[in-house]
Amino acid sequence: MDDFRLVRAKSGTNQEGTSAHNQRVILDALRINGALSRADLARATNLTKQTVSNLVENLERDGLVRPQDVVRKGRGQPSTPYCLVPEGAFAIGLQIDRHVTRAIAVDLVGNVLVRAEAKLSTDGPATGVRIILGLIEGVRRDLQRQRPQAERRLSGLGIAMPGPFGLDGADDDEWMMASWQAFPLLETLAAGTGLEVGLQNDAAACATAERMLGNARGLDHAVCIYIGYGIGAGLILGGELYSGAHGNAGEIGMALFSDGGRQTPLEHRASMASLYQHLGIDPAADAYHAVFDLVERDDPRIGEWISRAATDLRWAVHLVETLFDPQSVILSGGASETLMRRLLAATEPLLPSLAERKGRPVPRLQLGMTDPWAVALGAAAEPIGRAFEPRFSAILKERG
Amino acid sequence: MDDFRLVRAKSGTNQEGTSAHNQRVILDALRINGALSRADLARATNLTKQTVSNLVENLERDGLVRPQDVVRKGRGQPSTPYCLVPEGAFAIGLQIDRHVTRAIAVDLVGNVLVRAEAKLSTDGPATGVRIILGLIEGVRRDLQRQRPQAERRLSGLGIAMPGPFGLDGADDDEWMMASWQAFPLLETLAAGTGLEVGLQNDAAACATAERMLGNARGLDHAVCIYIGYGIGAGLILGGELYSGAHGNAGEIGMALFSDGGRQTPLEHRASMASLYQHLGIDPAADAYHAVFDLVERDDPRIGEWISRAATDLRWAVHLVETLFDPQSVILSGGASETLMRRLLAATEPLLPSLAERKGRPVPRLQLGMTDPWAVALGAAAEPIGRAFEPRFSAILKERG
DNA sequence: GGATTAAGTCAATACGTTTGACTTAATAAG
DNA sequence: CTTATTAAGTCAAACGTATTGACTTAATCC
Repeated sequence: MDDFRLVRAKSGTNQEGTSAHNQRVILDALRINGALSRADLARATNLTKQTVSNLVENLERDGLVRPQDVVRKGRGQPSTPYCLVPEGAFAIGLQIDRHVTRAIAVDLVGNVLVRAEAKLSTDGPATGVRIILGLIEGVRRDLQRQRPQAERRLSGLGIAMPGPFGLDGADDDEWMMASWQAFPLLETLAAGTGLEVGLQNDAAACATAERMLGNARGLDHAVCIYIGYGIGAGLILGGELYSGAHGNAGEIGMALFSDGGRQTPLEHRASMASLYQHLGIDPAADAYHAVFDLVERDDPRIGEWISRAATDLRWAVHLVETLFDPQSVILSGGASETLMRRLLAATEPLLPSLAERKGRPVPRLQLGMTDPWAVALGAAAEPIGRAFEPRFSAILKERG
Repeated sequence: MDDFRLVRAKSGTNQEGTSAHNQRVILDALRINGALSRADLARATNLTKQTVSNLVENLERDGLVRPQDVVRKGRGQPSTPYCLVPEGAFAIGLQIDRHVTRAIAVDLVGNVLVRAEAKLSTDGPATGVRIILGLIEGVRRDLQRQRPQAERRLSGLGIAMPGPFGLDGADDDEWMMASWQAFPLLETLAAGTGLEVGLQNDAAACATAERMLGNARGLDHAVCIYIGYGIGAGLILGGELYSGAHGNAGEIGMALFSDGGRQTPLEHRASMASLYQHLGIDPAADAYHAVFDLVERDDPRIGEWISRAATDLRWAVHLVETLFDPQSVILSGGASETLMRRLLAATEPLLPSLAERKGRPVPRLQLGMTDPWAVALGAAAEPIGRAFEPRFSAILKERG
C-alpha cells in the first residue's frame, strides 16, 4: 500500500524542465562569454534561432538580460548582443567562521553591493544566531537602499561554514564547531529571514566563488584548495559543485598523512590555525592583521611556516590531481595575498603527476581569491547558481 | 566570423531529450527495483500515470520491457508489473590487461552469455589488435548463435584497460602500457567491429559493474577500489561514473605516500603486481592460479603481503572516504575471493573518518566482485549504461 | 546597383506531457 | 448480497515548448 515509498528511482522531467534548462544555458553562456547575439547563442547551445529568440524574449521580460548596441561585423544584418542585467537578481551570502561572521550582498553578475561583519562570541549558536540575523537584516536594508528592486529579486541566502557536517559524537575540539553542527541553523535562519537557504562548507563556497567570478569560470573540472582556519577542497566536477553523500566531500584537512611515523591530519600543519599557533597569535583577536603585519615585516617565523606548509600543500595538490584529474587546482584563502603568493611559490616545483602534460591551457596550480570575503562571496553565489546555472537537478520534476 | 567556435556554452535540450530521459528513468527504476507497475513507476518518477503508460508502451514495442502476470494486492484494480526484457539489448565488453585480453557478451540485465580470453604477447598493440578483433568476432558469433536477435540489438563495445590515459612522455615501465596508449585503439576497434566503442580504465569498469550488478546498485555515491595488476578507484559520484577532465580520475595507485621517509606510489605496495613480485611469480604465466594455490595452502608469504597491503589499503580507504564522502567503499579485484576476504578482514579496523556514523544503511567498506571477469563485465556494462541509464548528457542536444 | 551573406521574425507544425473524466476490477462495509 | 470505496489504467482534448521553412531586414562585397 505505502511500500511505494521504498521504490528508488530518479525523477522524470517535462517541457517545463526543458525550458528551464534552456534558459539557464543561455544565462550561463552570457555569464561565461559576456554579451552574445541570439545567433551566437543558438550556435553555442545547439538550439534553433527561433527557440533562442523566444527564450531571450522571456528573459528580457523577466529583467535578466538586456540588449546592447547593435554591432556591425561584416556582411549580413547587424547583430544585437544581449548581456546579463546585474539588477536581475540578488543574493545574500553569509560566512560563519569560528570567531567572526560576515554577510555580503551581491547581484546577478557578482558585484558586491554590501558587506558587514560581526564578532561571534564563544557563547555558541543560540546567541550567535541573534547576531547573525541582525547582521543579515542590516545588509538587506542597505541593499534595499541601493537597489530598490532588490527585495523582490532576492534569490536566497547562502551559508558557508566550516565542515565537516553531521558528525555524531564529534569532540568539540578547537578545530571543529560541533555545537553549531547540532543547532538547527538552516531552519532558524530560513524562518528568521523568510529566504530560501543553502549550506556549503567554506571550501565549497570558495570553489563556488572561483567558478562564478574567478579563475574557475568556464572550467568544468576544478579543485579549489581553500586555506582558512582549517584547510579544505571545494570540488567542481563535471560542471557542478560536488558535495558527496553527506556534504563532506573534499574535507582534505582531515586526511591523515605520515609525519615522521605519526599520522597527523593535514589541517594541523597546513592551515591558518597552524600558523596562528606557530606565531602564538590569538585567533579570536584580529589575527588577519597580525599576520599581515608579520608578513610585511618579513618575520622569519612566517618563512618557517611557509616551508613546512608548502611541503604538505605540495602533497595535497598531488593528491587531488591524482584523485580528481581536474583541469586546474586553485589555491585560495582568507590570508593576505602576499602570504598566499609566497606559499604558492614555495609549493613549486609541484610533485610529478598525471596533470603534468604538454600544452596545458591553464596552469596546474594557480592563485585564486585571497580575500577574507571570498567565502562570503561564494556563499552568496550559491543561491544565484541554484537559480540560474544549468544543472541536472534543475531539469527534474519535484516530488509531489 | 568563425569566432563563434570560441564561445563556451552548455548544450540546450528539447522534447526528445525529455522523452529520452523519462524512458531511461523508467528502465533504471526497473533495473534497481525489479518489476514495477505503471502506477508504481508514476509515483516513483513523479511523472503522470498517462505519461508512464505512453513510455511503457513505447518501451514494450521496442522490446525493452514486458508485462508480467497481474497482481492483486488489496482494494482496487489489480496492477500489471513490468520488467526488463533481458534480450532487449546486448553489449560486448573487452578487457585489455598486460598479459591477457578478455571479451564478454552480456544482455540488458547483465547476464553473461559468452566469455572468451586470449593471451597478449608483448609484441605491442599492432599484433594485439589482431588478436582482439579475432576474439571479439568469436564472441559475437557465439552470441548470435545463442540469441538470434543479438546483432540487431548490440548497443556497443566497451573497452577497459589500465590507465592512466594520455600521458605524454610516459616511461614504458612495467606498471604502464605506454605503447598501447599511443596506439589509435578506439578508432581501430570501432572500424574493425562497426560498433560504437567506449573506454574506461579498469577500476572505472569495475565500478560500472558494481553499480549495474553489484553492491553499488542504487547507490549514487560510491567508490570502488579495484586491486588488479595495479590499484585504482572507480568513482560513482552523483549517480554517474566520474572520469575527470582526461579520464584519469581515481588513479589512486599513483598517489605517493610516505613509506619510512621515501615517497612511494601506492601501486608499488598494494597491488597484485606487488604480490607477484613478493612471491616471485611471473605475471605473464598463469599468475591467478599460482596465487590461488598459495592462498589455499596458506603460504606464509601471503600473510606477509596481506598485512603490508592492508596497512596501505586502510589508508587508501580513509583517503577516499575523506575526499569523496561516499555512501560506501567497495573493494573488488581480480584475485581469488579467499584472498580478497582476508585482505578485507586485515583492513579492519578502518581508520576513523567522516564515514563513521551511526545508523549507516551500508557498511563503510564491503567486498565487491572478486572475479577475473569483473572488469570485462564492467566494460560490457558501459555501453548498456550509455544507452539506457539516466544521465545529464543524454538529455542534451548533439552538436550539429 | 545587384549579389551575397547573416540576423532575426512569422506562422504553422510536431512532439511529448498534462488534465480530467471515465472504465475496470478488486476489497471493505453494511 | 449489495453498495461504497479504492486503485489501476485509458481516452481524448488541451497545453507548452521546440522546430521548420519561408520571409524580412540590413549590412558588405563585387
